[in-house]
Amino acid sequence: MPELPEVETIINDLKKKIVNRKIVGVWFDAPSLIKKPQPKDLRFKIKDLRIIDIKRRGKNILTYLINPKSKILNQKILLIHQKMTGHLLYGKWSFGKAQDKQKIIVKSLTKGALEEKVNNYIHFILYLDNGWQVGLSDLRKFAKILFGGKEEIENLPDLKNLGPEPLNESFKVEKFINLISKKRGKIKQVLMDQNVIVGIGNIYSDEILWQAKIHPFKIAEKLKIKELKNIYSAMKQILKKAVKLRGTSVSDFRDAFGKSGGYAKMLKVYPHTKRSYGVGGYQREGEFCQRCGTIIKRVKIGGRSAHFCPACQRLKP
DNA sequence: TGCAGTGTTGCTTC
DNA sequence: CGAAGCAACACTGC
Repeated sequence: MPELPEVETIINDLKKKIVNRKIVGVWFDAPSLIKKPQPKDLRFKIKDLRIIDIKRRGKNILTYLINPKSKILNQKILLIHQKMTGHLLYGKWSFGKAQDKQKIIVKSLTKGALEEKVNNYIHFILYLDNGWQVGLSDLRKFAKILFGGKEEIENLPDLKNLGPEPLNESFKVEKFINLISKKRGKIKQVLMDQNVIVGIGNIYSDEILWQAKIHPFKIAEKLKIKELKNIYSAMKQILKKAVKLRGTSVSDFRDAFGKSGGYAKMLKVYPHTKRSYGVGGYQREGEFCQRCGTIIKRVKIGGRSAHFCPACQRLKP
């Protein structure tokens, strides 16, 4: 699910709600999501800590915590990676009877109106001292949760090996060219490699390459300076716009309040319409390029689907 | 009905 | 070495 714009949307929403809140309890029913510490220890380690900040690093959500009773500033980090179908929600859940196990979001925030909605995929809940909760919904249970001291978490390869942030002001075109022109892989895979540059996944790599008119199979180190510049500006433009529109909702992406993102209608090659998209067996293939009318192609690359216009994005000149 | 396909990542295999 | 395959898991459309 979430690439940079979606994660950015979630943390911005949550920041307004949970900073300065104290955690009064933790619940989970899928211990395999918790990689650190031992799942059984998480509850007592995290209880009574106060949330002081929430940040994004790549696609990772970092919640900074302190023990308000401790004299020394001993910061902790709760790291959540939502992977494919995970998303954090701010709400209130109550449990159905033991035999049906349904989880219900009691109230939608936006209108203040009561809205009950069953969510069977909440697997982790942080209980806050204002009566609200942060829940992790994750159909496929791929999400990753890590908790530990600030230094400890920051030094894990999960964070330490990450590439630069594409939207940082300091990430100039020269740096981008320097970085990408050394890589020998196919450009789509290079853009999606979090250890090269963070935040870009299957949706935005397709969109960036379409806009830049670059074939996804082109080898990164063989790209001309002009082509790299085009990719760089498409990347900045698309990611910024997607953040502004609160991400892309295909299938089930929602912001922290359960609302859809607005970038889906901007997609040029990645599947998004009812016709081209469903959870199973879907493709943009069969739709037309909005620039030239050619039929969009879908091809396999490293186990993922790449969508592109074979006329606008040529492999050979 | 079974299988291919889905926003991610990391490990194994060749 | 790098690239490809597959696994984690649940679900759906064809």
